Amino acid sequence: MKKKVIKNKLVELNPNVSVDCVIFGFDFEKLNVLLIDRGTTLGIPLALPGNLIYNSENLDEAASRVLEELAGLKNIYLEQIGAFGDPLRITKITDQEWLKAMRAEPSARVITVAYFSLVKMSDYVPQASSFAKNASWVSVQEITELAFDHLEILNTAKESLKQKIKRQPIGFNLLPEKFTLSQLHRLYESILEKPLDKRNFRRKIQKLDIIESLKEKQKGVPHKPSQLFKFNKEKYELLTKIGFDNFGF
Amino acid sequence: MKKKVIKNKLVELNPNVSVDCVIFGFDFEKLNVLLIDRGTTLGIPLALPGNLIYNSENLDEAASRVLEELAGLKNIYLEQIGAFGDPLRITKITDQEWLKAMRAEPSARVITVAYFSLVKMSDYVPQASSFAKNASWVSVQEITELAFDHLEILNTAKESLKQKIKRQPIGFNLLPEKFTLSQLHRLYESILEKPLDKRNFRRKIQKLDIIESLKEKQKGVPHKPSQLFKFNKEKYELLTKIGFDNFGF
DNA sequence: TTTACTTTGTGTCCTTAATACACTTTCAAA
DNA sequence: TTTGAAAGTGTATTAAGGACACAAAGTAAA
Repeated sequence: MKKKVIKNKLVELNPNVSVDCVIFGFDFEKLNVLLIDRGTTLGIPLALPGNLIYNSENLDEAASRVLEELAGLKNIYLEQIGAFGDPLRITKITDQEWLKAMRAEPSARVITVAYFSLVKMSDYVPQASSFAKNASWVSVQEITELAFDHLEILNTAKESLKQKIKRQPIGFNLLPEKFTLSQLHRLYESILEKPLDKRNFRRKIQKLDIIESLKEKQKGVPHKPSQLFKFNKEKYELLTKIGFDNFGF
Repeated sequence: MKKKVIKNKLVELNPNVSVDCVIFGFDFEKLNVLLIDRGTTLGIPLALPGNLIYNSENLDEAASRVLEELAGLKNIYLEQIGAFGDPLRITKITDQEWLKAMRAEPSARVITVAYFSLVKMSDYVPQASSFAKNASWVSVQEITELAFDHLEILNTAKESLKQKIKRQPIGFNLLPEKFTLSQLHRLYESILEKPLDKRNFRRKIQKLDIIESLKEKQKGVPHKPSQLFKFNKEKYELLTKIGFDNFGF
């Protein structure tokens, strides 16, 4: 079993359990996912960032660590979407070769615990990052193949996000502090993968009473400038305590 | 690593991954969960049925196997609710002792994948079963302590069931073929842990158009006999294809 | 056989939420 | 000054949710 010393503490990798993260980002047009390019040669499918867990950490901690190690992201919205572990999930030859190169026990049966996370895309610009230069944002719609069973995980993550956004305003994690209603509107349409009526959308969001308009407008746009808004965390937390089920989309 | 031969095939237990099942049953009054009594002496907390997985099976198969081995239940509604794996979850002394007695590697870090399942209580009568004589139904409301982190798992399962029943009529798995609207009504109230108006409940259920009234009534009851109904699977599956989100409770 | 008891089964009104839909305003750039 | 492009706004209709009370049908006991 591979051992490693971190901060003067002996920690042990668990060869049977990994975490994988579906990291969503929104570029004001569409949803994107941060993927890892594992190879130099062409045609090797991209992979979700992930790794084996240490025996000393819990699953959420492992996911946070992976987020930080592979993308330099800290304090990010994270949500478990479930465990995946078909013993036959390692069928692609490129995946087997990659495991041989990377893992101490490449043939071990691994089950993976999947998470999705939501980040502001501006927080992670791959080119400028010193971490994982081999990571990049890919439009969700364009993904047709991934390593291992990562496509299945991605699809589960998308579905999970769809359900979750109907009940909690977690979408704000994908937007900068200041945003316009149109951006929020496009975000919801991207996640739910269906058009939403502009006026009805605005009415619903405003009724929730969790955004505040700033005394500030967009500048330099070649059209009517939009009012800027910010998310009101206090009102949201109050709402959450009372309990709300129906976000109504 | 413990090895075992089943059907002429060498299979290997994975010391790091287990499955645990929250098996729900409904006695026409309240929700119950099937729990395992692990000890002869008093005061040892009950546990969810569960066990380590074999490397040759996937997670759903492992859960089905546990259901069959520990309760003799086959072809049961099963749904994964997530992975649990705090390294500190084995803190109770009774749990540590039990592991020493039961496991080849009692101190291994184990993460467990939890499932909930729905069964007709009549399908499993603990006293009459040759399996697991130490299993019994316990009212969900009365459970205040469980082994390991099983209480946390139970609470997650309850929440998961609450959410799920709002979107899909999975409750029918808890009822016999023929049932009355009052029984269905009490089932929903038990799961959602809140009273539902009788007339509004009936209206909603009837509008869904997934139950059919049988030409048969309750007999021998000391009050007005109730109409019996059955679930219409075809209509449900049609509905599911079209996609329905809102079960409206 | 009458009465008491228990649960079933039913309809309406009111309020709230969902949906469909089109034109004017404001800015930058040409 | 004109053009292009997105922002911002209101109403009417339909569907769903929630509150509410009493007669009917059976058994059991007097």
